[in-house]
Amino acid sequence: MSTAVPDKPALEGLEDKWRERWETDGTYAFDRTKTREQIYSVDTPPPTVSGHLHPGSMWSYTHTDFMVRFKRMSGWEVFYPMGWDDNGLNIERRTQINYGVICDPSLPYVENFEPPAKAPKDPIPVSRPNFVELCTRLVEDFEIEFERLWRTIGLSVDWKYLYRTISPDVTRVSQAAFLQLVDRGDAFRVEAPTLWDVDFQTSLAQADLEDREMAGAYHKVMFSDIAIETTRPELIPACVALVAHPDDERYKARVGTTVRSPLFNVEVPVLAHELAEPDKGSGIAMICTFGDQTDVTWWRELNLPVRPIMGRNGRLLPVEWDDPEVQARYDTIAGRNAKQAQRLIVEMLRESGDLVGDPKPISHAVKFWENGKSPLEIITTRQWFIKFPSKDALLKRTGELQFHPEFMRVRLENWIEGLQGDWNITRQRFFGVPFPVWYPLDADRQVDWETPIPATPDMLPVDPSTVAAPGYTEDQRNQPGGFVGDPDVMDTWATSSLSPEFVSGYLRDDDLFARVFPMDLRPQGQDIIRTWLFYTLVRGEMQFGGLPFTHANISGFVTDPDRKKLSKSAANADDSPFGLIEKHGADSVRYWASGAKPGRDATIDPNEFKIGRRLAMKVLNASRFALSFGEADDDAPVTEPVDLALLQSLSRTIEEASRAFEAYDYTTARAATETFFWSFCDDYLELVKTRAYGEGDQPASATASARRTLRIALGVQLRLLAPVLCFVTEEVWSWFNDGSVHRAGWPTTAELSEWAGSDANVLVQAAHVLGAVRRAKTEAKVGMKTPVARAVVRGTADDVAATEAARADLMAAGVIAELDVAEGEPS
RNA sequence: GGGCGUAUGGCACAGCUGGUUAGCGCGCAGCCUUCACACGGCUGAGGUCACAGGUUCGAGUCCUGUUACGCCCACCA
Repeated sequence: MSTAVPDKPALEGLEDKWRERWETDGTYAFDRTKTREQIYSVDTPPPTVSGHLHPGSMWSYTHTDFMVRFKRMSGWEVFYPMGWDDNGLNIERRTQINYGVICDPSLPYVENFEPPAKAPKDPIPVSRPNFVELCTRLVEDFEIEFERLWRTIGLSVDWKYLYRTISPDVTRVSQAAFLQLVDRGDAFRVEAPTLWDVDFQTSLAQADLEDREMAGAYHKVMFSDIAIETTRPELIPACVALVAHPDDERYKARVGTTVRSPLFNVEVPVLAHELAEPDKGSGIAMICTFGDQTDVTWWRELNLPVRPIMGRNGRLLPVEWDDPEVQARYDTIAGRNAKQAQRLIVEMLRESGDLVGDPKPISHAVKFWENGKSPLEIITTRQWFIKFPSKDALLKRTGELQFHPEFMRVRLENWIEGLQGDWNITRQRFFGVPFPVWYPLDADRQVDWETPIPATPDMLPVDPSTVAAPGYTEDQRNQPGGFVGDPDVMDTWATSSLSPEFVSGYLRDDDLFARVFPMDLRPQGQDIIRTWLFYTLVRGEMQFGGLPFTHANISGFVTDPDRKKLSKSAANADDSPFGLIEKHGADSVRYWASGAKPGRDATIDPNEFKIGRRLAMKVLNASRFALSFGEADDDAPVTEPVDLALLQSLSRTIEEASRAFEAYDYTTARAATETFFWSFCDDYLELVKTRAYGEGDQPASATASARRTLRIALGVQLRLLAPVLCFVTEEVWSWFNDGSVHRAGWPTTAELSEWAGSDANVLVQAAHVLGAVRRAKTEAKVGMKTPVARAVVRGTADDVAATEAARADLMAAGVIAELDVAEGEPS
């Protein structure tokens, strides 16, 4: 055992040193010869590479690292990979903003295209391959930064297992799983009303939506003699029916008759449906194709025709009308966006007298894409859908999953219960996993959408826009009797929902897969319960009929000191992850992160960083001190009551910290260890330092007992703190141990069983007496080293016994000449 | 509209299945000073546990209701 304790230990430089050592030593390398029951596997969230990471990400990823380090030390072989989610709408959005470009697939590829240094105001149209190149360049820059941050904060990832969701391997798995679903009929392509973002010109899924409270207005409009109220009068030309509740006496007689729409003079039926709410507006609604989700329901259930007017770009389509007067009216709104069209229609309604009174301003929730800037439209398009398993099946799986904290479960349940329809996985975008299918063209070059040609397994991964369909040659592309490739890409979640499968080697490495799947832990943010967590359960259910992991650890979010939720853009330089680490140190930042239990929110609190740093410093100094008394004899018996009491108390701390960690409560585990550590420094070290020095007339055995106890206690405490303060504990560990503290065993009470049953009260009482002596000195305004001629202790028989047991240590620590101990009332 | 979470000294939090004077840290006040640590040590002063009822011998801890903040879900014409 080598002891190499520095004279002036410092935190500076320590983190870089150990980061490099861990890398060269392969400290966190995954040993894949271990079997499933020896392995603890983590389905790490691949962060979306669409911007800088913010402190909240660092915070929650660190939580996972706490658990991972605990499990690793507890004897599990930990499979802890990292990944980047580098496809998806957010990345395209960021690419458009960063480089000032927009993708126009009709353009030809430009060799060596270089975007201007400063993004121009009007985006530059670029070809699809150019656009994808820019997306790739963007994510590569961010990925370098991401990896650097994870290494800097000390995540104990095995970087050999790094994956990217656009990599060929992942693309292959994603495409293969998709084709399996197609085979089984669980993925299908249909033409249906779809949620549509008019700016990004893509369809979306239910999970991509968010509500925004918007100003709007009820417009009371006459359909023949019936008044309806609508917030979207511009959709009157798309009206296909009116609908009232079947029990509504006001309209009962009218059901089955027809009315004529104002301005456009279209005859539409009056119908009845349960979903019409009598107390909303005038109690009768116009059904348009399509104004909102309810329209879709009515349209489907009442078998109504489609009268589409909304174009994919959010502008009204040209429509042909029989009546030239109507045509003239419509032509004034054709080509306009919804807002402009509304203004024009309202004017016309006012002129024609079909508008009753003035519009009534209201505030109502409108659906948006969560990153979009215009309200969503519902447009009929042809899309690939995945058929969800039944809600019952999904709720059953949810019930089997262990949530940390438990109350997050209900969020997933709520979401499942509110599901509508199937999962649209098609995006009319460019940077993503392509659908591995083609469609035949007939002699007139008409696409036969109904009989897609799937890729054969050996073709995967494949891009149907550059590779010919099986059985065809490239020169048949777009030719009569030839083929076309599927033009769309998959929803990014359609790929990342398979993360537990592809990190585990599904369809790639059967041996690995057998060792790590199903996984143990899914850590993730609460904001992606409805997406990542939900979709992953869906895929696990469809692919394997079971859970892809057993535990879900859901983190809260980080607010800035003003209690506002942090956003990527709002973070200022000082509060950037790197800024925080540079300022306070990685261990301090980790300490801060350890202060919030799973699922709980936290604030960026400079105070917490400070405390973390103080603790790290204290670990350095106290350890140096504890090791400074000379070599300890590993066989020296622990004999002194104060030493035995310390080990007893330490044993309880091990129990408490272990129990907390097992329950995914790293916060309580750290707090228990921290409390013990400070009393170790303040009381125990003070009590035994004289004895440990070998000063005074103590027997050699008493000195040996102290020295040995110090080393035992230090070794245990370093290991208890290692998951949180991974750098400083490693440094101190190296002073008197070989190997990494992170590969040392998690401390157990069994290690201390030799001294089990000791009286911990001795130390409690000694600290109590020492406190009283200190108080007296403080009140006398003298230093702590001032000698005390005589100290009097009165208490119960137990107190007396405990005090006597610590007598020599107390007298030394308090510099007490005479210690009078007896039973009696404390004064 | 339905649901979840949180409300404890100036700040940030702990208080498990209810049990003597409600804990910790920061901040604050006072003291100590270099023989581990000034990126320090010691001591101390701070709380009617959001509000109103109830159960109980006894409630911060259980029940009911209310309020505030945060969040999730909802077919929001």
